[in-house]
Amino acid sequence: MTKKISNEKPHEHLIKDAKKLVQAYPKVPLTVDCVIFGFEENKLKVLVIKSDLEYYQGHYSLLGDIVKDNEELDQAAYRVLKERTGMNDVFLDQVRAFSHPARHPGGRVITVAYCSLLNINHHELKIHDNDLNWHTVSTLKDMAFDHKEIVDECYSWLQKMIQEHPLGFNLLPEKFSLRELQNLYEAILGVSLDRRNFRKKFASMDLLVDINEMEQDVPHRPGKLYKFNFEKYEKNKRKWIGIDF
Amino acid sequence: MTKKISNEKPHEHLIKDAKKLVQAYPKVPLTVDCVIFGFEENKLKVLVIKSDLEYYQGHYSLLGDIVKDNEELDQAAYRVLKERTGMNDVFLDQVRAFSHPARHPGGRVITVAYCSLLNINHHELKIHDNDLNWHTVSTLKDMAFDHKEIVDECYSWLQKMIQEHPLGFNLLPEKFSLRELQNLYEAILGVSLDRRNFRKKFASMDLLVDINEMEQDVPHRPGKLYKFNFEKYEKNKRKWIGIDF
DNA sequence: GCAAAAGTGTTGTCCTTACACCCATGC
DNA sequence: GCATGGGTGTAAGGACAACACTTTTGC
Repeated sequence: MTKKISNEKPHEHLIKDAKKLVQAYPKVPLTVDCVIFGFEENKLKVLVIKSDLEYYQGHYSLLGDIVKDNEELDQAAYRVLKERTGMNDVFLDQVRAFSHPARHPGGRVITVAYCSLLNINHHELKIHDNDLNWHTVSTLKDMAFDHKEIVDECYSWLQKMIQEHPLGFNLLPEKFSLRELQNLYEAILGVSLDRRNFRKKFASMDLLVDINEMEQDVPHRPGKLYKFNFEKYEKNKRKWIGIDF
Repeated sequence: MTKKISNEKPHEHLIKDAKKLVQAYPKVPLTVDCVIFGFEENKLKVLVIKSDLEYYQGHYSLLGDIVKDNEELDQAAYRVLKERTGMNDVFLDQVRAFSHPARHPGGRVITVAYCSLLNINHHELKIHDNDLNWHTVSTLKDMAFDHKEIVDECYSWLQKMIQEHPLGFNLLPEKFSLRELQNLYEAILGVSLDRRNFRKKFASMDLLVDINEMEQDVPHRPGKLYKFNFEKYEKNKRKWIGIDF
């Protein structure tokens, strides 16, 4: 756009044929890659699949796909998520584009990374081909392409995000105990938090609904279960300041 | 990537020819657009240029260009910045990609927005063709393409960014008074701040160097001039928590 | 009764906010 | 001397961090 700056008078050679202009543009293959975080066994996990490129045989890669003609990037990311996990209508956010010319062994491919959080137990993986599985984030290595870099960046993004917005709830079951919530924050942020202060913090935010149920089948005193008050959060989103620890 | 999930045994049809695979991918034209913010007359401004598309005759657009073959997105953005302002080695950050299929009248073009802050007086615009000029952000309208949306998003990004990192300094001359600094923050955040508290805040951050000079030619008591301590900031970047008002 | 985690309050410290007066300079 | 902004301190309130004991349940 506005590509050539003339050194003559302005408005003398406006481009009339926008289509022709665009057709002359160089084109690049474009993909989306989804970094889908989950939480299980007190560990942050990410959905990975064995690469189907011989070049990366045995290495894990992210779930990704080509962006189709006339498909929005967001759409493409939602499509990948739906196709691979059966889930729609979840949180999904663009993180950034990765464009290193040599990031794909088959030639230049630019990818846009998307981040998503979901509850592992809420959706069983239907397809296990290519070893699709939840991999602990902290032990990931040797990924295909630049996918490790993408995961790292998305992880940083997630750490920042859950302190500014209560997105962590997307990783938990509908009903959860305060301990589960705290475990989640501790695992993602890599810190340990004072239990009493943690509970006070969330109590004062007034985003938890006490549903008058207790944990079942735990080998210790059961805790109360809560739901997240999505409605209230949506209402006050604009005024939202953040969660500090 | 990892496009097709087979429903047969894994590892049976790994893709051998990565190049062929990529060549079969659909391709899209890709551009970068730079949202270059400046600060002048106590107003936040953005660098715009008249669109050279007849379709958008008279409308302003951002500075943008095609991403060249084998050019990284960051590189492309730096190139645009250099070509249009003569400036290199300034702060520049990717904000996000915009991909609406109808965002360009000539067909599908995906663009990646970059944000940059620079000191208006430090670099005179060398080329004034197509009415290249600094436009007050608050009075922008009727921009070409989806550029208004891009500017809006970058403005939000900037508001957030200058509260987390002392990037505002990039908008000021090397030497500046505390009042100038405060004006900058007030203009960008759209709030008014208590002068004493503002000064205390920055004093406690210890990022300003008193250079023992005073303002000249001001119609009132001159204030002290400061420089920003870039070195110190870079050192402590990792521990950086933020600037809250 | 023992292990394991749930649940609960107080205090000190620090940070943030609100607020008013005198000072230096240009005109 | 008057207008304009520069420069400074303090007190109150709110948020955060540190900290220990009792309760409930499963085994």
